Amino acid sequence: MVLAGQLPKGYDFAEVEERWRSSWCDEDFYFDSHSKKPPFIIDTPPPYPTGNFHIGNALNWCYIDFFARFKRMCGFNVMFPQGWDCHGLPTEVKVEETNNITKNDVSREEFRRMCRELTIKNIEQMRQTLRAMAFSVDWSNEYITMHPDYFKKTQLSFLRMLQSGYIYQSEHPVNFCTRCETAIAFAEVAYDERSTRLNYFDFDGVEIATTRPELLAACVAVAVHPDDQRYHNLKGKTLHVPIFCHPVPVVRDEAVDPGFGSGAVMICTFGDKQDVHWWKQHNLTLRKAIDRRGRMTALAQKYEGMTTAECRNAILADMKEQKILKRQQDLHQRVGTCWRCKTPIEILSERQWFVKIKPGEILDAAHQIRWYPEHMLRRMENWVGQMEWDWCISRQRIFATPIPIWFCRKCGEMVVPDEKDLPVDPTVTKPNHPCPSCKSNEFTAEEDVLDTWMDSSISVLNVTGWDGRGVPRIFPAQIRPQGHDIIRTWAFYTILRAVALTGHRPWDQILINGMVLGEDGFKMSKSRGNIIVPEEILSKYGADALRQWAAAGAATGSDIMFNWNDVIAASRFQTKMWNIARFVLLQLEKEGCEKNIPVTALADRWLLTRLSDTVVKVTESMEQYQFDTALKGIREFAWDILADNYIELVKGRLYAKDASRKSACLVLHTAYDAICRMLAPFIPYFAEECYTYLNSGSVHKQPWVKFTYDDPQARMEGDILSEVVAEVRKFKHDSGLALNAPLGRVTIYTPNTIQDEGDATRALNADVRWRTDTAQLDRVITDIEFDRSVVGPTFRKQAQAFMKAVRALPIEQLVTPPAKIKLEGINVAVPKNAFTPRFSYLDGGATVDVVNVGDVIVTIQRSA
RNA sequence: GGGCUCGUGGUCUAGCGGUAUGACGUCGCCCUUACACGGCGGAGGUCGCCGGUUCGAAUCCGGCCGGGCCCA
Repeated sequence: MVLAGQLPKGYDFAEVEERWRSSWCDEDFYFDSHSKKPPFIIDTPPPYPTGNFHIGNALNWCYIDFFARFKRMCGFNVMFPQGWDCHGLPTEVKVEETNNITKNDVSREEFRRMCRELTIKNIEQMRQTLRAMAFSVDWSNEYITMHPDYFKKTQLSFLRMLQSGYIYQSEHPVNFCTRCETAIAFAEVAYDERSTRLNYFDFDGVEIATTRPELLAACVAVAVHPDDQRYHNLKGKTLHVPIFCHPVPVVRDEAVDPGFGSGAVMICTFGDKQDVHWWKQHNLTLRKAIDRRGRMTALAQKYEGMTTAECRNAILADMKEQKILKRQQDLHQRVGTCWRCKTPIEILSERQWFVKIKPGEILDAAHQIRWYPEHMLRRMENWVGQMEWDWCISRQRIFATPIPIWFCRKCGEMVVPDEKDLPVDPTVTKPNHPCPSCKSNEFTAEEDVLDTWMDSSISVLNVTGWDGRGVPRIFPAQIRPQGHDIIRTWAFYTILRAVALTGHRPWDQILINGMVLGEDGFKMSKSRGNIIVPEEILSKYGADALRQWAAAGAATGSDIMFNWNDVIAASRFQTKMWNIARFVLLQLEKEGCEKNIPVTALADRWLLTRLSDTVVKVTESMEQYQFDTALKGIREFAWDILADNYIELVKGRLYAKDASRKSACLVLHTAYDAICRMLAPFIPYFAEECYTYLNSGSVHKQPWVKFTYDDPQARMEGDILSEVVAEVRKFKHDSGLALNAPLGRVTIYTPNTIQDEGDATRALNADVRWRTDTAQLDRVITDIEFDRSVVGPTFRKQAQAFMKAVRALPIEQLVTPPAKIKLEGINVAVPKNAFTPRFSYLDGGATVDVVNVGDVIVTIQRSA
């Protein structure tokens, strides 16, 4: 046991954090599947293993850790799993870059091995940061989506949804990234501002405006608005596409904007989503002019093999030369791009695999989930409400979960593996039975792989132990914590999959965190140079300071600007709290602390009421995930109430050998213990360090504070005591006296009989007398304070008139209010506590100063 | 263009029907046996603008201006 006097003067976060990190055990945070405690399962977002755990992740994980630790202390059996969402393009690209190869230079299996290796390396780096930040992760429930034991569940979920009709394959227009050479889902389309040109030319004398002349070969119709007078005569006609000369019909559609361009648009397969719409609506033919690599097809005749950009330039040049192009106009537009590589997407018609979207059942489940903050549910509703196409889940990539399907070469039948054989890679193994339809043994493997969201959208099923047989015992999870940027993706897909596979909502609650903005208020980005990495904060101020920033930097759910000031303020709070700890421990050490004595002194009872209030407030805030309110409440209690008011008030008693010293010691012990427990979820290292000097055992194994103390009289009289002492200190300050200078005689006039055990006397270094009689002083009324929450509801429209009438009353009636007052000629009752006169006092003798503290009058006679 | 969200002292931030919270910065005083990484105090705001509802609006409603996010 270290003696308090030997504690280091300053708090050395680096030493403390390192020491505890190396002594805590992972086992302490394991979920106990045999426990009788109520479960609290967290569906932690599995990050993409980039190798860097960024500050946005840090904010998200801080929230998770705050409530994970809180719930454990409240007696829940908490599961805080950690997953890694491994598959995907960025890793493939990184592997190609670092090895200076393309995916086609090595075998599929070799390429996958390289990706797995890189991923494992990155995961290990990110684990280090997670541990440094003291996140109480359950490492026994870690999952890695690229591992066979995980992706076999992805494949199982695929087969189940195939059986139940949720998954189908068909040829349908899809968003396609020609750089990545793969289909992508709508959720993966980002939008970029670009400037382009609108080109005007004629189709048989009808002027058309388009931004994409390279799609001329894919033109299948011309559309005009049915009410457009200019094109009335075109009804039922056929026009010829310039350069390519193939005939296309004219269709009439309300969706055409007559004010845009020439009011006539060409429909191509496919320029944009609207084209798909029209193509379906009017039953048009399909002309594929662009291939998967973004090159022009044979349909483009002499332009075949060109990229779309080359083709556009070539066609425009030819049009100029042949005097087809009439004019060009600059245009700003937003183009859909691949969210991974920013390449503009093409819409291509492809045979792909799809998941059916049933908006109704997704919305039902979304409404059964409690959203924090509530308004984030609207984002889900909006997204679901405007879904038009099904979710394309097949990808033409390598590093991903294989689609477990073969096709019979003889009869074309789709062949699925037995569930017991999962996981399978159909390109490596064959089905272990012949084709069920024609008994052939010749198969073609499905080479497409699954979208990464197919892996990550079953995270909740994985952690709750789904095995394809019904609903897991601990399903649904209690909470999903995540950022608002992925509501339309991860949250959406997870709800869809949970409903499709179990028929239930995936979680009881969802907690949305905001985005972290740079110090300049903008989204952090390399180009802006405003990126702050967690490691920088960790090395300068430690994990606990960073965690406090996450808690108190903004209200839960709102975007949060990174701010060094908040980190510095957090670290100062730790210094302050450390000094409070040293002081308390020093006092407790002197004569020990007796736990079973009555707390009698007014200041002591007062502090316990304030502690009790704080516990209620902090507990409620934690339950509502309002971490800022909770942490601020603890800080305010520790710093303002305990240190600046209470300790200053009882210092004298603690230094003396007063009989009530023990009462103060017990109160200090109680408050210190409670503060450590309340701080434990927020700043685990600091709380643990402080707690071990007070009690044996880890603070993280203690129950949450349940302390209650009700004593309205102590609260009221203690408020008077602390306020009077504060006001007289201010008086000393204003009079140029040192705060501990002797003051002479202080007389306090208050109707309450206050026994303060001499605390005020010692705190003020004055001869303090409490009196219940009225001060014999000349007084004048300087103001009348109205309680508008009394006056307003009572008088409504007459409130102003009432206040005017009161101001006109003579002094004695202001002191003792009359029962009735005349308003507009009518006598009305004067409500209780409607107003209070504010006095100022004229000192009778030159030696007396007067201080007002609410209704309490304090006279000060400087030399006793 | 639509939906959601925000606009509070120099900066950031809480509050979201009863007259504005805290932090940082700034200025003054104080080295009082836990802490000068501290204490005490001061200055600084017509709570984006304009209307409305109300006895009373930063807070509710409508419009406008400006930022952010998501989406056409």
